[in-house]
Amino acid sequence: MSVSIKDVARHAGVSVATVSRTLSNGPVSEETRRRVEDAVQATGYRPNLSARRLRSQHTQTIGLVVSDIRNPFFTAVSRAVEDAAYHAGMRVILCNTDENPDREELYLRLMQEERVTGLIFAPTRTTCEALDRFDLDFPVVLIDRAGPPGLHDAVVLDNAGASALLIDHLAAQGYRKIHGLFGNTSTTGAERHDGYTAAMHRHGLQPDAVFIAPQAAAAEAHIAALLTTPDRPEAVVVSNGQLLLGVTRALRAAGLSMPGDLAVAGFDNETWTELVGPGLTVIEQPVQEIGASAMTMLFERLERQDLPVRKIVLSGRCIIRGSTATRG
Amino acid sequence: MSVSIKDVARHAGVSVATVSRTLSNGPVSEETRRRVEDAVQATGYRPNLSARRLRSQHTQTIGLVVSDIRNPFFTAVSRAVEDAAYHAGMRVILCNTDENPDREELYLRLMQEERVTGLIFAPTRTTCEALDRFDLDFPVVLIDRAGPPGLHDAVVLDNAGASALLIDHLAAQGYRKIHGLFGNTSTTGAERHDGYTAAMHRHGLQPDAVFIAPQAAAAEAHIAALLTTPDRPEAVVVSNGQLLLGVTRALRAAGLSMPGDLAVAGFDNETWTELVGPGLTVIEQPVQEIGASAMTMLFERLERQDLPVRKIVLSGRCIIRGSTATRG
DNA sequence: ATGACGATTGAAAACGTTTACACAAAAATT
DNA sequence: AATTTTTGTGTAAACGTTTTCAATCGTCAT
Repeated sequence: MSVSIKDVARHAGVSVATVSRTLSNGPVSEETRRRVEDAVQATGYRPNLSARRLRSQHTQTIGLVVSDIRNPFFTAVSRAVEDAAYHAGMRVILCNTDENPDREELYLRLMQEERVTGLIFAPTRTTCEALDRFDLDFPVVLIDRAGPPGLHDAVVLDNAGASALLIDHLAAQGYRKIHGLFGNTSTTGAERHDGYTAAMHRHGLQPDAVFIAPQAAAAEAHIAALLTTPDRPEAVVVSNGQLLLGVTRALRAAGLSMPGDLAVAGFDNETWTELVGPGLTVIEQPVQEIGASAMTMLFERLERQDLPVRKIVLSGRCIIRGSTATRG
Repeated sequence: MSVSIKDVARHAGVSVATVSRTLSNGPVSEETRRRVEDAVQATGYRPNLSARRLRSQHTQTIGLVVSDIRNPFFTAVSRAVEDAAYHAGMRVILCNTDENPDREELYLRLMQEERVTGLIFAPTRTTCEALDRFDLDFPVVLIDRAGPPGLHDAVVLDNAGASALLIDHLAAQGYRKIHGLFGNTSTTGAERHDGYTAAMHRHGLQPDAVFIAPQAAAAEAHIAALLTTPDRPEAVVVSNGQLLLGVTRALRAAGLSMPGDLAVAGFDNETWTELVGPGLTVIEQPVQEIGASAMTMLFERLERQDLPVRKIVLSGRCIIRGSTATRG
């Protein structure tokens, strides 16, 4: 079987306590420290983290529950979270919920069983509202989607503001009929929709938006249909990368071009948005910072349970590209 | 503090052993089973996985060590691995090495301390060769990059074969001067290079390849320089998605088009490859299957330690798009 | 009635750590 | 020199489970 701290102790001729102390930089004489370190080398000892966690009651583990790691937004956030975690000597347990409340519940329970130190969570609307039902005994930081205010720490984008940036830009470029396409499963879509509506009104324009499933295929079908209508919009704004993908595909399939046939702008500065057609005008989310802030927020909460509930709102950056060039 | 099995036992008026048996579907009377289940409900008990793992000596944990989760290839593979793992009641520990051997070593040690049940690993060339130095006491399945044959189970792409598909296609389209660009950190790049060279020879063509760091910027710089040389190649083949990205950027920056100025083909069917210019001809890797196979392979190995070492070689699919249209 | 047997149960010993406590020896203070 | 303090160490008790072992209680065949 695996070599334990006892074997090291025997090999070094000291007690297990001394070995433990040596490993945790406790008070030991220079002499024994060397003896123990030699013994560790000789035996190839590796501490057993399960035992350590059990005894110390510190799991040094943080949970990360997102909808789908394949979504580039969450990929980037995860990477930031993991970097911060490993840097702080913690592990990460990652779970994909696919926006399915049942799986969210399942994984929340798992987090309890793992006795995670803290949780970073991007919940669906459903679970978000019922989050206190679970009375979790570790702090939670919500990302991307915030729940009812004042209940949990959160790091989110200024969604309404970002939408406004896009509308302002489109309006300045001379577009009037701007269609909106928003995801219907998260609070994010709703907020971006609200920002869109407000900005449209501010410019004296008539909002015209729909909510659809946040998948490329849905957007593609929707846009394909839209393009055949008598008075098609001049521009379209969409609320995430998947929808943006659908729109791009629809235009391509129809052999139409941006911005001539339809101007396009949306959320998520994915790799490809700079490469397709004249380049897509998008909101770049500070993905790395979202992950990092969530972690520091979590750590601060762990240090001081009594901190007031905070919500960090980060701004998106509008990257202007050819897909919204002046209507000509 | 957290509620333990003792509390449940007290609440149900039975011994802890009985509670444990109830939870693991052991032999208990219908009567006590109900009593225990009620007690679990009432107390809100959740088993402590650290304790369970320590006592049972089964961590139900698999390690997944890849270079960077942000690489879409690994994102997809990870998702497949995680699905399989959670389906089998196991959790996953994910680590990003950034192709850095020091971090690989660090994480391999971590895996030992976690006492993982098994490991799925995409190693750099360096670590790959020195893998037995670590004498890990759990089975390892290599993915993407195979080590020296016969030492570890592995799931890889038929890299040489896939390269050949690309060259055959380009040759058939009339291209003669086909430049090759390959990543220099993994065995994958080397294998794809070998396939390229062999295929070129088979067609009576002169190979002309270089190895570079597998980052977009490197490829972009290289291609930018290449484009100014007196006799520039007619086509270029590159060994992964990052390089493909660099090539695309370089052409775009120079205002050149595919395939007119340069035909392009490469590995990894990332989202954007269908959308840029006339579409990029690429090798699609069976990403989902790579992850899934790795897991079943690992499970089979766990059941039978004495199984012969196996290497699953999957074929890539060549997706032909406009970037390699007939030279004309 | 007797013994054997199956079904349930509890007591207690692990699993590999950390840590409270006690204690000796050495060093520092009076 | 007598005391206090510091320093280093070992013993043993946790942490929350699972699992071995033995014990109890019916039931059933003899």
